This record gives sequence, structure tokens and C-alpha cells, in this order.
Amino acid sequence: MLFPPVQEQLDIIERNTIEILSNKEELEKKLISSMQSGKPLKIKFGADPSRPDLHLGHSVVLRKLREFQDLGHEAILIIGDFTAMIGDPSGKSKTRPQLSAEEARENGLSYFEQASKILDHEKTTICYNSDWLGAMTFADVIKLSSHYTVARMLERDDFERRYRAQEPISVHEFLYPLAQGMDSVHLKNDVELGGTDQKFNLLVGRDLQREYGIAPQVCITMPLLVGTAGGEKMSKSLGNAICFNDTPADMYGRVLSIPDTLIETYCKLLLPQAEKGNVAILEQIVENPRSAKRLLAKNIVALYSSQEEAEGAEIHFDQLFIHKKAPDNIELFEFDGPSMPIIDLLITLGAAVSKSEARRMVQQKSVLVDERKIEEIDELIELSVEPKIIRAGKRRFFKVATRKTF
RNA sequence: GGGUAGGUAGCGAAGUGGUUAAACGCAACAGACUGUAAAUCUGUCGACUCUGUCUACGGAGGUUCGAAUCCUCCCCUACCCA
Repeated sequence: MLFPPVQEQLDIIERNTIEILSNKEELEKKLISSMQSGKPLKIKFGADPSRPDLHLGHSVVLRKLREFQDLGHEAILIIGDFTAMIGDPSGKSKTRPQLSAEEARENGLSYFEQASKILDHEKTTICYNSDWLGAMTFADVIKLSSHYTVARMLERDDFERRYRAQEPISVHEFLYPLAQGMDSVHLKNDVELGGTDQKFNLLVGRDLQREYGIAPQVCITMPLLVGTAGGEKMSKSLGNAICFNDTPADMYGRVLSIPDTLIETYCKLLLPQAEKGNVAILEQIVENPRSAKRLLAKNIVALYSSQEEAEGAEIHFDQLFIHKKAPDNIELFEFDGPSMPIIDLLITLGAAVSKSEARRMVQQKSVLVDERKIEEIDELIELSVEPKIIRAGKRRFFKVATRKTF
């Protein structure tokens, strides 16, 4: 195995990181010894399969993992199916629905599939931590937990905050960092990646490896991506996320909605470092933030779909918001009857969840059928073979028609 | 086991016998505006057979003309004492 010179590797690895723990020299030593032995370093990244919708926030760390792959090192994606089966610790007292073994596996696969948009699919080792955690006995767990003290657990920001705020902390939550740490003990990995919020967990892994007589891992933390609204970190539950699986049009629009101040950050963290196009974006920011952002959005969309789809997304966007026209490719819904009350139609289409909501939409004059505003709540919409375009609000469109009879 | 403070709409949080489907904030939805799905402003925001009806304030009973508000029992959470 041939690796690029150590200094070159370090430069690439260090870019965009927040911290390298305990220090950069330790990483350098590992790189040197890997170079001498010809053995790639094992880079670990743990994935939580309870939330299988990957968003751009995840991509920051995945991209770093990809960089390690490109340098010739081994990327190991751990699906935390065992921990997911027990339930999520970070939520408050809300008991999250526990995943069954099958669901966890299924989500894990979906996670891997999505992550492959960034990782080198062929070169990624994927494993499930139930393989070793599930095999531990209660005695093993007791032994494991004896390696850590409560006081040290309470050092974790999250625990400390909740403890002070008198919010519940279950005992099993203390077991999570230990379980994650066991992954590192099992894998004997050299490096573990994570967001800055993972710092504590990463360090526990390092400590445990030492306790179990294994060379401690270097922990690399990556910045948490700020969500589309600015301010808070990107997260699905905050509704400020851009997901890998969003449609190109959706993704394009969401990128365009970020505050101008985030353009640079997004450009640096979300696009491959080597891209020439990045420079063009950065140059545009001051002069014309709008075009910088459009370029950024197009590049990001292209990463998750294709260049053509990215162009399409831009055209779609312009049509919808600049020219305020209905897009071309709207999903067609076919019905049997000759007509349907507008309220029922909105519900059937999924534009409203209840009749009250549908009624409200009509009252707020946000429903249009073929450009004509619906004024009456009980209006009957005539359906024919020729599709009609239903518009609910600014950006939801449906095409409805009568099913053809043969 | 004992004590204290709590459990209110998607979330946070007021209200402690009577115009209360329940202040306020966030989220969400809609409208205006905008390069933008941002920001700002405005409106909506339990359901339904919708100028009315029904269901709701941890659960079950009870007191009352009337209860989220008072009483009883139960369940749940945090902290303190043991």
C-alpha cells in the first residue's frame, strides 16, 4: 500500500477539524508507523441507525472519513444496531420506540446506502455492534462499568446540564458511552471520528482501549453544521435539515434559504476540498451572494443526485419562485368519480391531515385549481380525463384527473 | 420507606371554582414582502355533519348549578432524607 507523504496526509486530515485528541503528534506517529509497516490505519465512525435519514450535518464527518479512504486508510462504519435496540438515551424522559433487531438492521443498511453517496462504497467496512455487544454477559458489563466512575460520567456536558436542571438521567445512559467505547476495544481502531458533541464518547473509547491494553485511538472532532435557519445545529427534529434523500428540487431550495453568512461555511464543509468550483463560489460571496448561493446549491445537489438533476432543480426553482409558475413535473393523482369536494380532495392528496385543516387552507385563500382561487369551502371540483392542477399554498402542487376507463 | 416540588395542547410555559378550546413563547401552516423556502409584518394553529356540536388540562372516582382549578385513591418524574 502506497500512502502520500505524511505531511501531505496531515494537511488534508487536519483541514476543517475542530480538535485532534490528544494531539496532532500522536496522529503523526500513527501515520508514520502505518507508512513504515504498509498497513492502513483503521478509521472508525459510529452510525446511529435509529435515525436513518442522513442530512448534510452527517456529511461533514463522512467526508472526513472519505478523505481518509482516499489517502489509503481503512474506513469502518459501525452501525449501532445494538444500542438502537435498547432505545435512545439523549432524549429526555420520552421513551423512543425501541427498534427491533430487524428494523435496526434494515435502518443500518439504509444508512450505509445513503452514506455511500460520500464514502467509497467498495472500500468501506461495515459492521454491526450487536455482533460483539450482544455477546457480552452481564458479568462482562459489570466488569466494563467498573472501569469508569460516576463523577467522570458527569463530566459530560449533556449529563452535567441535565443533572443540574434536575432532568432524569437513566443509569443505562451511562452505559452508552461505555458501549460505544467497547466498539473501539473490539475493533482496535487507530482513529475515531465524530462531531464535537461526540467528544466525550470518543474519549471514553480511548480510555477503555488503554484499560484493555490496546493502543489508544486518536479522536478527531468535526464541527457541527449549522442548520438552514442559522443558529442551531442541523437536525431533523428541528426542521432545519437538508437530507441526502431530499428531492433535488427540495434540496436546491433549502440550500438557497440559508442565511448569506453561512455560504462560506457550507462551501468549505459540504463540498469536496479539491473542487475548483469552490473558489468561484467563495469569490462571488462578497460581490453577489445570490449567485454564490445558487452555485453552492447546484453543486451540493449535484453531489447527491446528478449534474443534470441539479440544473433541473435550478430551472424548477426559477420557474416556481421567480416566474411564479407551476413546475412541469407534478405527480398525477387519478380518481374514479366525476367530481370531488375540494375539502376531501385536499385530504386525499395529503395536502391536509384533517378537514379542519383543509377548510382553513381554503379560508386562507391558498388553494388554487388551475390558477383559479377557491373561495367556497363546499366547492365541488369537476374531474375529467384532462388533468387539473391543484395548488395548495406556495409550493405544493398536485395534478388530478379522472381515471381513464377502458 | 419518609418528605418536597411537579405532571396543562407538537414542545416550553401561564392559569388555582364561572365569557377558557385554555394567556404567552417556539415550532407548524397561510398571506404580504423579498434574489431566497431567509429576515420582517399579518393571520391561522383540537376535531367534526362548523354562526353550532363534541372531545380535552397524568388516570379513575367524588363535591358543586358549574372544576384544569376543591376532595379521595392511583400512576409517573425530579430532588432531599433514610
